[in-house]
Parts: sequence; structure tokens; C-alpha cells
Amino acid sequence: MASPRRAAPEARVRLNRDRVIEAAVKLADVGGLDALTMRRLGEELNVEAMSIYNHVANKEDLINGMADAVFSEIELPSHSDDWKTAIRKRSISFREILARHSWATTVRDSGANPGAATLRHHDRVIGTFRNGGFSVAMAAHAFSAVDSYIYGFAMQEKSLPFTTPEEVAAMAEIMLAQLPRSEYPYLAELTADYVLKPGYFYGDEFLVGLDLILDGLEAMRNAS
Amino acid sequence: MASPRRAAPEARVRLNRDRVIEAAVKLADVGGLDALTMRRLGEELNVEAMSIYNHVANKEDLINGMADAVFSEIELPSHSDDWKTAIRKRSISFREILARHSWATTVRDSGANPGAATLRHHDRVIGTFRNGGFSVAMAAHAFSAVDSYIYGFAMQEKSLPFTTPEEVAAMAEIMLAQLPRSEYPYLAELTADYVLKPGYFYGDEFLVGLDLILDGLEAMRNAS
DNA sequence: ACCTGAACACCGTTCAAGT
DNA sequence: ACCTGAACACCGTTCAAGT
Repeated sequence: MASPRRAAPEARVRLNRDRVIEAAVKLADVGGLDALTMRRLGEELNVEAMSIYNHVANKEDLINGMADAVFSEIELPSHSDDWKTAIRKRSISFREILARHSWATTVRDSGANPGAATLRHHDRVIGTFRNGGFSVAMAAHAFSAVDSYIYGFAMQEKSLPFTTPEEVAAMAEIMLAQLPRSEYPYLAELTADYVLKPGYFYGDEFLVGLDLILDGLEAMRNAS
Repeated sequence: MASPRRAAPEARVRLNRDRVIEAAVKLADVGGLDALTMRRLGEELNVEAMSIYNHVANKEDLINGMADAVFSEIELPSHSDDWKTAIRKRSISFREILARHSWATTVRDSGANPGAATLRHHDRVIGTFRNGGFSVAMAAHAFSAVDSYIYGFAMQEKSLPFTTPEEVAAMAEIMLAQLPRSEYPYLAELTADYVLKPGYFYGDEFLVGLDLILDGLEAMRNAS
């Protein structure tokens, strides 16, 4: 009876901001941002929805925290690689993370007050360009071009109505059958002669566009 | 008294799908997708919210219709231009439209059943590449790279916490003052030496990245 | 300091009822 | 054929009350 408080560990772990954010990310990963409601999140945490407000200001604050948590998962560009390799690796990692948390493609860590992981990530990317011989202006161009492409690609990928190659084939076949070929000849050709070919996977397009941009940036850097 | 029905034209115009979609786009343009509720849309149309369901299946169907309406605004690539000029013009138009309807950056015309304007637009873009000498596979690469970039850029632009140059300067100054320079040296440098320079406008970055991609596509086409 | 329960002002959508 | 009113099962968030 010396210390009954210690002797009876509660099943309920103490709540904190990180635990709230982690659970919210998990919910959104499974069911999208629509599935993330304060009440469902409370359930997941064995707590009433209203308790969450002790740890986040409101839902917007929560989502900002989630966006920063996603950024912290992205592989930072390595100091030991040359700029092109470093940016290529972190871009591939970035896309992977966005595919894993597809709700994050539409949620930007609010430009007004970005989180620490977001700031660190951006700083390291810009630093990689600068140390690779890019001027400040060219680093800004490069940063904008690469990240726009990654975000946009992740969004396109997310909006596809299929994921596995089998689903692609099935879906494309249906779409092709419904498509008025005389009205949309090029779309029909692309679907028949490219999308429906075995081995097609939209995700493979990512590297084509990424390398196009990286090669262009290299040429731009060398020209100056 | 011959035809009293004709003599008393109603103030209320008959509702139809196009009028519903048009009003919904207007609402979302002003207040974002959050401001678009069935009840507010009903108000705008001088009708009870429930009447809207006579013209759209549900909110998802409504938003799909809105996305297709946005696509119909984009300038189609011209047949009389060479592929590069044609794609460049329509890409600039695309970005302008997405900036005007910034809610549309996060809303893809559901991949499963795209609208007629979306299909026509895609067909024309792919056709422009094919007629410009691109193989089917290269046309797919080009389409993916360019449109990913445009979507991503529009999203970045939308998430910026400022729009006018004056706001940029004010906001950047505040952010720079708050930013721990020793922790984020490259971010601080970029802000001080680039963003805060007079004449800075993020939108100007668009053409830099676009031309990078178009030049890369041209090289790819010529190499094959 | 943190958690709860009830309440408020909203949502999208259904359904029977009106014209 | 189209529109309405009431209703249902939800939302995010507040606030006073509990421990």
C-alpha cells in the first residue's frame, strides 16, 4: 500500500499533441480527410472529442501539425551527394511519402506559419542548390519547379481511379469501350496502345518528368 | 386576357444543371470550397436547398460538374501553332484559369467519369503532341510532366499567404524577422536577397519551370 | 491541468407532401 | 416534373462543470 498510484497503471495513456497528430494522420491515411472528424479521432484516442481541444487549437491547427509531421518523414537531401543526386533522392522520397499520405497532396502546411520540419526541409533543399553552384535566383527557380512537379504528380496519381496494374487494365478497358473513338481519337489511341499495354504503371512516369526537370536545371546552371 | 400565363413572366427563372453549376462555381470562387453548401447555393438560386437535388445527383456530382466547367474555360491548343507554341499557350491559359478558380486545384474531375470538356481538352493536348512528332509513349510522358507541373504550381501559388507585391513584402519581412537565421540560413538568404527584392512576384516563376519542361521535351523528341 | 456532457449553429441528404 | 418542409444523422466548437 506504499504507493497505490504507481501500483495501478492506467490503461489510458496521457494525451499530448504528438499523440493526437499521429492518430489523426492514421485516420486520414485510411479514409481520407473526410474520415477525420474530431469525434472519430476522440474515439481512436479513447477520449471525448472535446478533450482534443486541450492539445490543438482547432481542426486547422491539427491539420497544420499533420502536414508538418508528413514533412518530417521526407528524406532530407544528403550533404555527401552532389546536388543532382541529393535532390533526386529526396524527390523520390517526397513522392513516396505523398503517395502514402495522399490526403496531404491537397493540404499545404499553411504558408503563414509553417512547422519546424517544413522549414528545415525547405532550408536543406535550398542549401543543396546553393552549394551545388546555383545562384539565389536559380535556387528559387529550381525549388519552385521541382516541388510544383512533385505536388502535381502526387495529385494526379491520387486522383486515378485505380492503383494496381490489374485495376488499370480493367478500368482502361471499360473506359475505352465507353469512349467515342471518333470524337476522342488521340485519347483512345493512348489508352489502347499505351495504358492497356502490359506493364503499364502511371507511377513510372514520375522519373521521366523529374529527370527532365533536373537535366534542364543542370543545363541552366552550367550556362551561367 | 388571352394568355395570362405569358403576361406574367415569373421572377424565378427555371432551374437547370448548368445554372446550378454556374452559381456553385461563383460561390466557390469567392469563399473557397468550404463556402459551398447546398443551403447557401439554394439561397443564391432563390430556391430551397433540396430543389438542387432535382438537377444534380449529390454534392460530388455537382463538384464534378464544376470541374468540367473549369476545363471548358481553358484555351485549347491551336491547330495552327507548332506543338511547342500551342502547348505553351494553353498551359499559360490553364494556370490562369486555375488561379481564377483556386478551389479547382484540389478537385480533380473524378478520374472515373470525366466530363465532356475534360475529355475534349485531354484529347486535343495529346493530339498536339502526336502531330508534333511525339510517339504515343512520349506523348504520355509529355502530358503527364506538363500537367503535373501546372497543377502543382497552381497549388503552391494558392497556398501562399499573400497575393499582391505589397503583401509579399510585408509578409516576408515579418517571416524573416521571426526566422532563426542560424537555424535556417538558406531560407533566410532566399527571403532577404530574392523574395524581398522589389519586383518579386511568385507567379513569374511559372514560365521558368514551364519552358524548362518544354525545352526538355523538345530535346527528347529530337533525340528519338 | 486536463477531461466531460450538454448545447449551439451548422452540415448533406431522405422522404412524403404539395403544385 | 419540379419544388418544399420536416426530419435524420451527422459536423466543429463553446462553455460550465467536474476531478
